[in-house]
Amino acid sequence: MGVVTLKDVAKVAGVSYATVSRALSGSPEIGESTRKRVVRICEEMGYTPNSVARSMVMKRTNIIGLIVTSIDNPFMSEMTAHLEIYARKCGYNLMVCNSSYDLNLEKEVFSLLMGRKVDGIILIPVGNESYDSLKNLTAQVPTVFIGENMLDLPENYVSVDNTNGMQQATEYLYSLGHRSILYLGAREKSMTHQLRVDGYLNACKKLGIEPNVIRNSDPRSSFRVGYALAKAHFETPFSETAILCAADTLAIGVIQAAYEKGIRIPRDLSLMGFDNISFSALPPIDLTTVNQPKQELAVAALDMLINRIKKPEASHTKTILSPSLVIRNSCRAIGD
Amino acid sequence: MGVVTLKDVAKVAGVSYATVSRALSGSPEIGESTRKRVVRICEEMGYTPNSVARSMVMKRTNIIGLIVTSIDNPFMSEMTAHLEIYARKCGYNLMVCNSSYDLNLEKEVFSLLMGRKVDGIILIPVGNESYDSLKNLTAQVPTVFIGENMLDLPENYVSVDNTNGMQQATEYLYSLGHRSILYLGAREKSMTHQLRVDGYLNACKKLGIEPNVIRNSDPRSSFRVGYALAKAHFETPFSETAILCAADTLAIGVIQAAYEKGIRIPRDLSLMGFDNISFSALPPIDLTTVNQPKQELAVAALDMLINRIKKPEASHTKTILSPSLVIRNSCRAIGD
DNA sequence: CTGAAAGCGCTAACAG
DNA sequence: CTGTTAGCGCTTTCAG
Repeated sequence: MGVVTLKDVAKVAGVSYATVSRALSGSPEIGESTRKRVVRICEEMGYTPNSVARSMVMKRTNIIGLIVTSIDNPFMSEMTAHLEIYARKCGYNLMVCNSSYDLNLEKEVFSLLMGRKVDGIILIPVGNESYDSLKNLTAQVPTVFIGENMLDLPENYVSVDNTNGMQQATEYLYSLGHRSILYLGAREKSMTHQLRVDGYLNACKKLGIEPNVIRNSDPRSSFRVGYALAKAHFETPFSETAILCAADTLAIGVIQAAYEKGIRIPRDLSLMGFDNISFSALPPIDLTTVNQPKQELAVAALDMLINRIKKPEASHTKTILSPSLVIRNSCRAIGD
Repeated sequence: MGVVTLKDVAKVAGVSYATVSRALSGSPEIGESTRKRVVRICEEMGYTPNSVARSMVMKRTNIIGLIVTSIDNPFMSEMTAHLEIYARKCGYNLMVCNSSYDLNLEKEVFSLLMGRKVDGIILIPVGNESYDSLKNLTAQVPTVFIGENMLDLPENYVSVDNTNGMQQATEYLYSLGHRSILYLGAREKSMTHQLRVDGYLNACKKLGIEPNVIRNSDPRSSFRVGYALAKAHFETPFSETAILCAADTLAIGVIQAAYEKGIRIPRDLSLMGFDNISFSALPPIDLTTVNQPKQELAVAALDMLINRIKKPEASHTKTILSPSLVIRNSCRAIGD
């Protein structure tokens, strides 16, 4: 183990260990010659500063806690990749926990991260109940929510404009001639999902078409759920010419159900998703969707968090980025 | 911030702070009545122990560093999910870093994690050069390699039997009547990939068929790479009836290239992968592949690491799990 | 410019 | 059974 400590270095260098500390921290109050000599000796001895000890006295760990519902969900893992890389660039490391779509577990890992004295927490929450569940805790450590809107709540968050995104999606389908569009996967306990449905409903109203929503009582938007919902729907005859899904993962599940039923996409049925996960671009999937700018979300969340770490008393801020249509080949134009 | 410390609690409880510490750590040398009273007061005051301070004195952080090439690769993110959940169950948290397929970065984050005094490191290495690059560091902190075989090297690792897996795959294709099988994606600087190709070559020899290997000079096995290699291959007429890919992600890239070329899978061409990532099960992909038991790998790696943390002087151990064929619908039987 | 010394919050001897 | 005390390795006053 790297048992070389400041003291050891100091002894060898023949200076006090405060001097070594100063040499390494780039303090101005030290002679250039001593600094160089000390730094050289540190290297020779293979000294690496002990972050734990430093954290102890600085009352700052430079660790950011990241809580995601499930790291193996493509949207989450793409976000995590961006977050980790940018965080490191900013001098932070990421401690990652899965909440596994469980409010209690979410709270538990939140506390755990607090006990670890992380400087801040980025949270992709389980759902809108997370706010109530966590509000005593979020008051105690800088926290930024990603994705789940906390619209009128005193929390920091970044997200895309979900309503606008779904509105764009609906209008796009309409522009292709679709008049009967099914919305699939509205999650009950998620403000994000509420806002997405709203976008769909708004557009329907504006365009004068009849809305039709299949809700999702599961806390997650997985392939499996999309598959199950679509399968049930396909059991009986249906008249929709397009399905708009609340998430790409759901849409991919729909593809599966459609495939089994012999329904061809886009020939027999048009399909859209939301998120633009990387798999949606693959030709066998080739899903038209609404893009969430993941890297921008990650950067915005981290900037917001770091800002708040530096000024804990600042008031809450919200950043809403614009989603954009990504047109691929899962939708076709139909005659009137 | 949770500024309540042991001292504060001790003051309120009217005991020394060592007593509070004992009450919480479940020490036997304390009266049941005092313990109860102290614990109650801790709760009332909202005291949470400071892990950093504890780490400082215990010389143990209960943090495990995880270095992956890229967390948004499906294989990695599935592994990470399993690792995080099991680690937490064992009392550890995960600090995750991407090496971004870069040996220097890999070394850099490794040092960084050491400075953080993580108790151990789990590493999905960039390639076989990682061993040399890191050997001075791995000697200083318990480390377990996942995936990349360190066959004759003094390191701890867990992996599947890659050679056997590819042998099974090749034999399966042979059993379907394939006699001209292309192996796609052998990565130069990876022992794992070397072992996989070996499995293919062994099988070819044994079965008396001519091997044919397309190598991959890129450090990663991504969709993009699979697509590019296949596209180049499809440019000119080819006689293979099956392609065996070094990874599922490569195979999915091949699907894309085949699709663009009008080559139907499995009708015109059979295709196999390796890893069994979750996407491979989706009907539009529906890839026959070789399963890596990810959860078992994660558990084995963590058990091995924890074991080594407890007995740092123990000799190196290696665990090799068995891969298994997962038959889906990307391969068809052909006549002789 | 450099050294001495205090102390971050906690655990673990060592006394009582 | 409980209190006292000495650090863990580092940063940071405060003196010199």
